Amino acid sequence: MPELPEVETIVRQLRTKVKGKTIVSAEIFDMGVVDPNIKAILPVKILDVLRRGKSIIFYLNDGKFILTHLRMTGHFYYVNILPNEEYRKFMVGKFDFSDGTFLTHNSIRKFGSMRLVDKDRLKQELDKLGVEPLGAGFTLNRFNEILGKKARSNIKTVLLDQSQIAGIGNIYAQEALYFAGINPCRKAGEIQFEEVKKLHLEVVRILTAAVKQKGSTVDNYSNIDGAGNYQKYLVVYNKQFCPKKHPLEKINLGGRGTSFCSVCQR
DNA sequence: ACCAACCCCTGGAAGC
DNA sequence: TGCTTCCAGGGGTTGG
Repeated sequence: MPELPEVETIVRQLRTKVKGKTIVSAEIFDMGVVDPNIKAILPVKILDVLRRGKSIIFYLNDGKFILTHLRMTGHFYYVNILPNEEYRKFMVGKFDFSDGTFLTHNSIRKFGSMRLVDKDRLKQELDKLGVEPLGAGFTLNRFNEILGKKARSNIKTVLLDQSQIAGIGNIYAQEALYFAGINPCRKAGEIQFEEVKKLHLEVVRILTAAVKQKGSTVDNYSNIDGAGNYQKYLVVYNKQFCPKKHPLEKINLGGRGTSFCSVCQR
């Protein structure tokens, strides 16, 4: 499932592949995922591709934007032939460029979205998102303020709250909490300042390292050019034992599976 | 105002 | 073996 490092990787690849290209035609196979209004504005040129949180934003030359979210199973493929039946099966949209290449959006669970929005709507949507964890705004003080504001929620749910911090998903939240030695069930307000410091550091360190490795490939995530490498460094997500060989606990927190080590995380 | 629960969807694993 | 049930999860929505 693409989180910040995976989405950042995809955006960088999209920028090298489709920036400056003109979409001349499109086929939409699932209107629940891909906004059919996109067809009405063609041909349109992609001026740039940017990321905000886990969202991908295509900047178009007509002043509009395609606001995209891949959710868990969304993929982009940039190709010049349609590979096979299995590939077509989950294709929700296909965008043809003037040079004969095309971009497809494939999604097994069809939870994602590509919506055509104007400038005001884009701003309105992006304003709902919290601070970028790899941006200059994510200072220790800012993080501490967020935890104070969400004092009664458990710490893991706060890390996943996109309106507070935009980009952390279930994998990296669990990893950061392990490395910071913090039990995911603890209330945000009860975390001591020294621990907040540690967690802040780990969030930034892990996300930065994961971006460098082009994200993690677990289940069916892949970036445009293939798999990421950060899964090699994951220590609790989907694991049975922590690095110190303690058996991990598996609980449900905020509707999400959560693995943690009751020995290493207090 | 805030938080928990539910829902969308499908494949794969687990259970009977 | 083959069916049914359950689980995975981001975020929007609903209900308490």
